[in-house]
Amino acid sequence: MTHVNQLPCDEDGVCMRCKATPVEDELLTCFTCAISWHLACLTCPPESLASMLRWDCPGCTGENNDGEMFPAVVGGVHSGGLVEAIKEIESDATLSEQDKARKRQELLSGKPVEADKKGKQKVVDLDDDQDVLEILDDSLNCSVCLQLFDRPVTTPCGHNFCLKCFQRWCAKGNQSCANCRQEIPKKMKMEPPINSALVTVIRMAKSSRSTASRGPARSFRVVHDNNKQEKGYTTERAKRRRKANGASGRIFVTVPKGHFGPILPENDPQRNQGILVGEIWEDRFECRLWGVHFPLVGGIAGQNKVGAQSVVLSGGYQDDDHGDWFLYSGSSGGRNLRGNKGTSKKQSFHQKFTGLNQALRVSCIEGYPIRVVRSHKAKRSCYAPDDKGLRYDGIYRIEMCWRRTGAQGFKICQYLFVRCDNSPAPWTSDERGDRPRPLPVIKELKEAFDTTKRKEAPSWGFDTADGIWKWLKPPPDDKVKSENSGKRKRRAARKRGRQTIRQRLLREFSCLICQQVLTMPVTTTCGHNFCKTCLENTFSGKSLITRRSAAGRTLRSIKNVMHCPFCSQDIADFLSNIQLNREVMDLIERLEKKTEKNEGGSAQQVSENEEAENDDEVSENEEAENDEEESENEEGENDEEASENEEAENEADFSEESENEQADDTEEASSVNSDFGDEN
DNA sequence: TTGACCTTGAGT
DNA sequence: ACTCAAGGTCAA
Repeated sequence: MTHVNQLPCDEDGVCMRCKATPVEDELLTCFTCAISWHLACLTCPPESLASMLRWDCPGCTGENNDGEMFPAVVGGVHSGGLVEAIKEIESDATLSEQDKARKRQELLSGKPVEADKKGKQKVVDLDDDQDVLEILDDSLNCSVCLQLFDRPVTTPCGHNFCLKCFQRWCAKGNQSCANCRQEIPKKMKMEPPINSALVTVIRMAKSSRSTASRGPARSFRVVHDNNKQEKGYTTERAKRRRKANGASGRIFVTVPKGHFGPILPENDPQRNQGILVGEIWEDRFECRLWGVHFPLVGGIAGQNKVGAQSVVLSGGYQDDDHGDWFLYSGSSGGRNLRGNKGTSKKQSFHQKFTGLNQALRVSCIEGYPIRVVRSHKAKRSCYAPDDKGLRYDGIYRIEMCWRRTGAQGFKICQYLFVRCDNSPAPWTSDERGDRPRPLPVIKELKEAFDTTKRKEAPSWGFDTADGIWKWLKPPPDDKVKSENSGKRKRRAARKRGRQTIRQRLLREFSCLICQQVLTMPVTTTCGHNFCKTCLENTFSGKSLITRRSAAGRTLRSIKNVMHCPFCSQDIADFLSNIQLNREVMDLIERLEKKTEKNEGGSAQQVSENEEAENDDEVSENEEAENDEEESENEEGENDEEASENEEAENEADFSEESENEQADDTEEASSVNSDFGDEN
């Protein structure tokens, strides 16, 4: 096996292996030496959250033992006996956690930790954090495997398990909770939702472990939709609607939506191979899972000001496909999805270079690489996959684009795609990838207008010296977000840095309705946490069932759909028998008790006030004095949350037309918790 | 093979 | 808040 030496990030945060600058979410910090590593570039990334907690880098574990040490990163930690020294500190039973932390700091910084006021405060905070971590260690263990929760799921009876433990338990044919033997609903068994609040809390805990000795808060890779399951899935509702579309599950690769070009091994921590030409996926859901083409329906992925990242050839339009090059038609004016006979499959508008069509034009002008996927549906093309599914065919570049009048008399935008990938195309027996080729002769060009050609050198091109296609100019910024999002992120990071772990943890345990720390927490079957009373109030006066009668006869009652205030899933069954999540409740209690205890002491009075959970106003005011920007941000955040909440509440509104389902078990539905008013 | 019938997510 | 989208499935 060829040994590829693993490398951490340098002082500027640039990964020395892939030369990318990972965002903080993609970094993993070594427990021993506190050096940051690009998660995606690790050959053996930690497998579980629990193992991440105490992750030691290859340098500290001796994995990189080929004698070649890293260049002087963070003072050449790995080159001396520093690692040994740190380990010695860790194993010294006579030292308190506080002393250990101070000694670690001294070792790493090479100078004694200052004993001034500020320094003291820091050490005290550190101690505080350690206590919090001990609480977490006690409270966040799965009762099956006794380890820290890995992808925690919460049963309706309020017990928490690792996803895998839960699934294994169910796979054994168990119908009831491993803790209390209460029956687990079928849906929960089929689609156990991850309790993302718990996930975040655990992630914070593990990040605080490694940052306890180095100051600024760092978090690990946050997959924003990590509360979805690994496999793509379709919501129950969508299934009822003939799998109209549905959700797609989490994304396996670590590329953002705005990522241009091939998906490389470092972006594929699951398999460490990247997306290979010729890979086939069952459907668009799966194609999205692997980050190749994000939209579930649209054929073009892109943004009008940034460019287009990928396209799907699906036979929806009449394309001229020659494998290594093809003509692609722009979007808009195509069929509409409402199933209207008149509009389906017929173009009804002139296409313009706006929206996604403009995105393609930007990619043409800039010479960006575009990922191309062919669907089996493109039956007119002999290059489409024979059987089923969608196939990744590699990187293409748009050499030129134009408009012309299409067959139906409407103007269409057209694009000439030419392949420029380092791997051979699936249909060729060539052993090597593409070489620059002359532009094909296109007869459509005779009637073309608004023709656009690239004037400057392309961003993605062929390097004759290396004999490969590569970025000749730096790729566009990956972050397809508003311009001030970076600013926002930095502000948020600064703010996070000022909060103690306990404060941040408690914040994560906030009710999605009242935004306060959960009191009497309950976790819905969709994995969202609320105060029991908040949830009950939301549905007060709403009846769980509707009694029906016709012509004086009483008919079967209908069970009403009760939407989760956060995600609008039906939680009627859960509401009929709400159970507390006692583990979370205990944890919150312990964290809060600690607050009281600390506030009793004099040294931390001020900082504790600042952190008082239920008292955002106080902290906001304080911040307003010091940092106007910050408080502005705070307000903005709150606004957002508030509006989200409002939205959610609207969804939970029960109108006449709200979906009704036949009650499978009217008896059960009738034995409604009396908290929910009368049944009309 | 085709039409009807839908959800969700992303861009603006 | 609104619109759009090169999808998926069942029934005919």
